[in-house]
Amino acid sequence: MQMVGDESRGSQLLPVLAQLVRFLRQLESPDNPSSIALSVLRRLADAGPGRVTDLAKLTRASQPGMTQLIGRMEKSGLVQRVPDPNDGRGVLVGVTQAGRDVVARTYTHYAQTLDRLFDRLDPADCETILSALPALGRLAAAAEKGDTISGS
Amino acid sequence: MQMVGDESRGSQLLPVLAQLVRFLRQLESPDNPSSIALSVLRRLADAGPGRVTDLAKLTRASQPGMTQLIGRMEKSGLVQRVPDPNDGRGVLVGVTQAGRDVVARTYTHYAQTLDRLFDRLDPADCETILSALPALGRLAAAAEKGDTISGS
DNA sequence: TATTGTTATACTCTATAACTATA
DNA sequence: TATAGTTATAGAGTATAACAATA
Repeated sequence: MQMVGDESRGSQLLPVLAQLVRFLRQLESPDNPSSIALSVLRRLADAGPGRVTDLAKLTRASQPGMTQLIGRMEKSGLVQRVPDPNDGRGVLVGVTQAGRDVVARTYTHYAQTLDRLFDRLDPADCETILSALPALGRLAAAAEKGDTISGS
Repeated sequence: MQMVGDESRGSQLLPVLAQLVRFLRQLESPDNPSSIALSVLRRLADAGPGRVTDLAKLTRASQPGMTQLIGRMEKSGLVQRVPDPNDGRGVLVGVTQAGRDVVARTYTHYAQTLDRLFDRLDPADCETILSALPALGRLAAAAEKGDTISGS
């Protein structure tokens, strides 16, 4: 079970995943937020205001990069910066209603697009995919946690 | 079966897919080629030399964008430009051995990373995912073909 | 001294518009 | 005139290094 050639599990999953990634990437177009921006907005909407450093860590972006992203998003009215009352050095970034709207709208758009794909698929395939989702979810969770990259 | 809320198939697939996308995106780091560059190299390696316009269409990039990508890749020695003997306006872009090496190396790296994920997963989940791959592949193929975006 | 956040600067990638050369 | 490709220019996004303010 140590093979790495064309038979390994990773080799089998890779092309499928790559194709899906390419598809999702297309959706990140004009006025849609970037995937990192969306991650940040969702985090803020779900867990409340957060610090720049935490948001940077969450998305594996650099701290200056996060500052700039927050700056752009603030200019667009998606988030707001408020001084942290407990720590004079920090700021708390919070999502605005406009930001929440963007998350909802984007999420709906993506989901609908995927729905349309399912509509065109063999019902048996749909069934197979849906029943594999929990397992795929755990694979994805392992990917997010494990840090296979820096952990080498 | 027309729901779009939190129950629709797309809504269920989306978060899992998003997480996997984020994971794969991390892999696209320092010296690794971008996903578009990789697509181009694979296409050239698989189907032989191609025109700039065709490569742009394939990857849904703009023509100037493809010109620039080809330029960067040519500078790096991954591809070569040759005038099209049949059409004085066109050029044929071909992959070099170095380009083929990059594809192989990148592919192996990604596959190994996925393999490591599988190693950490419950065997039953592995089994489930692998048996769902054909269906997922057809979903991905539908995504690539259908053009749900411009087709709206 | 360490930490939080920002500014300065530079580089990659991509896009639209305008241009050149061939068909 | 239409098409293939390039150049010009601009903008988003990201990174590292240097800095300011607070702890």
